[in-house]
Amino acid sequence: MPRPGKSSYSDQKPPYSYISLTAMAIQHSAEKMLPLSDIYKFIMERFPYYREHTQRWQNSLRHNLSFNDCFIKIPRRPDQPGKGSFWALHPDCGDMFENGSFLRRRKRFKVLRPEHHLPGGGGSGTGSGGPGKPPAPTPHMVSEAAVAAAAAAAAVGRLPQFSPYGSSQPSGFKHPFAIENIIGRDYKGVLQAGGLPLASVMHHLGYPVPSQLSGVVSSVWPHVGVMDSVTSVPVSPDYGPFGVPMKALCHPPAQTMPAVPVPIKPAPAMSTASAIPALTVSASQICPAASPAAASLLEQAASNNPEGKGSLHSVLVHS
DNA sequence: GGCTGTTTAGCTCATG
DNA sequence: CATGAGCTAAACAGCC
Repeated sequence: MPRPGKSSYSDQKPPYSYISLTAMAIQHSAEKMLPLSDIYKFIMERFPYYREHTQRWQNSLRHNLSFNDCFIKIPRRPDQPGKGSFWALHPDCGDMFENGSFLRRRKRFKVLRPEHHLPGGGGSGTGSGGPGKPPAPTPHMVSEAAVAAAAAAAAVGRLPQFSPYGSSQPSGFKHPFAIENIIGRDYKGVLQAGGLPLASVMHHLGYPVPSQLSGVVSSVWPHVGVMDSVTSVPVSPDYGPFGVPMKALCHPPAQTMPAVPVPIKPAPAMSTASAIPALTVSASQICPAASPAAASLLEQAASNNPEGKGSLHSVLVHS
């Protein structure tokens, strides 16, 4: 097992799962979504380990993208020719990791679906992805509008993670793997540059981005200052290949914590949700659908997509 | 043809 | 020990 923070990963496998790596790449992008090829590029640029055996890990990565509901596929716009779709993070996926371990998630992120979802039943035997697809839409077979909405929500839905760190949280021990922590500097840059992921995504998809959307988004971006406190940490060559100090990945700088990702464990009995009200905010409360302005956007998007099978709620299901 | 996306399967390992 | 997460391999289909 490589020891994060101890040395460079130039020749060692980084201690991140493919899910983590993919999430990093996506979050690092200005629009919070990337085509597969760019995800490859991002990983290879930052982790020399992945410049070899590309076939192996890229296959695994593709598997993760498809298999894990925390990644959502966003179709390219007609005027953006190219191979493959864009990939974004699901709004609710910020809660997957626990206690600074990005080696292993606390639980698999699974999109809940209101209607009966058949657990892995579907196909049979080999080549199940073929022509004989079952009529029931899978989580991946959602309408373009729903996908767009999910993507847009993905851009803002994770924001509640921001608030606790470095401020209200006594130990600052939760959600250290929050992508924003890992790539905090870039994220901050986006924020400070006035980049609005939601608007960006919507715009990318060709949907109108009304000015109200800025208000919608800014209303849920109140924690930029907090991010500053979290991410303004010294950088040295000894830090992770991602360019972010390992300490910053896991803990607020002021705290005396190990410089390595804390193996999943301790976490006081208090659950994240119970400890931090802000974290209990579900995607429904902050995703575009929660805003009248954004809701109309979604309707508009839906109307642009007559075939739209599945509703937004099939994508964004909140408990 | 190569890339992308989906699915299945088997394995290892950590956790409860 | 059972379960779930993660990794790897492989087969297959669709698209550019």
